[in-house]
Amino acid sequence: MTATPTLQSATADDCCEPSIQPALGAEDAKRKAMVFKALADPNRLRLLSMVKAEASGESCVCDLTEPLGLGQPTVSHHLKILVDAGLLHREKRGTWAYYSLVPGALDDVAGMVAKL
Amino acid sequence: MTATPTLQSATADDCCEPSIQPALGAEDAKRKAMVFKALADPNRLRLLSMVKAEASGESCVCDLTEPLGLGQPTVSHHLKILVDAGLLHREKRGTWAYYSLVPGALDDVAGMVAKL
DNA sequence: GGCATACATTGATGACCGTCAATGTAGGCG
DNA sequence: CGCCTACATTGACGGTCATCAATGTATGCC
Repeated sequence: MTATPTLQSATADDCCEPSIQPALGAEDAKRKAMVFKALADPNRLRLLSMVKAEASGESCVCDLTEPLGLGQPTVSHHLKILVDAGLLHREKRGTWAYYSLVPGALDDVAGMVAKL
Repeated sequence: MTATPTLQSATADDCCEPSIQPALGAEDAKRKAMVFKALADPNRLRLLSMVKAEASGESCVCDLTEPLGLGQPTVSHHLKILVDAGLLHREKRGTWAYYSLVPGALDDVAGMVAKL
């Protein structure tokens, strides 16, 4: 509920700078820092990695809790942060909640880093 | 002085996985999270951007202080974090300290994100 | 309906972070 | 030598974060 970083929409006001960027506005910086903040925790990185490594492409919370050695509320909290950052997708089926990688989200972040 | 994330050496024990990664160890996650934590601040992102945008490839602290609207000690503090993360290089010439991008560091981080 | 399961939310607590004022250090210059 | 400049370091303060215990919500099953 905090405006959702939108991630893949880039800036939308400047669209095709060739290679040279003038600098980085305060607002752009704030929005991009939000994504990096979501990645700035070891357990969240492991969560992303575990979801990505799953053959089915999705994982439920119960499968993610014990490998991390964290409580269930803490895992739910981290997953929510990753969803809010636009990196994970949440789908509830029955009693379970399945989390999956948002397609292309990691590549978008990678491009964000390289072009800064 | 905190072990220096080393960044560009990848993992050094696995070198050329094609595409599938098993998961992410607790230690790997901690080390990578350290780099993202350095990027998880708007002012540090702007600092990186400003250093990168400089035609000479380097900037001194005095040039970076006022565009950010931050005090000089704060800017020095942020620059130190970026240096410790392996993203910036510091070279002292005379009274001035010149900061420049570590070559390939951002690309390494980008690869880190894409391959997670 | 009643109970068990899977997950989210709340509240509290201890740790960490960003910022600044004050001070320290070191090089340049008269 | 003495002073100024550029930068780093220290200490303190307010805010944010990660974690857990307890509780709430909703679905499935008997």
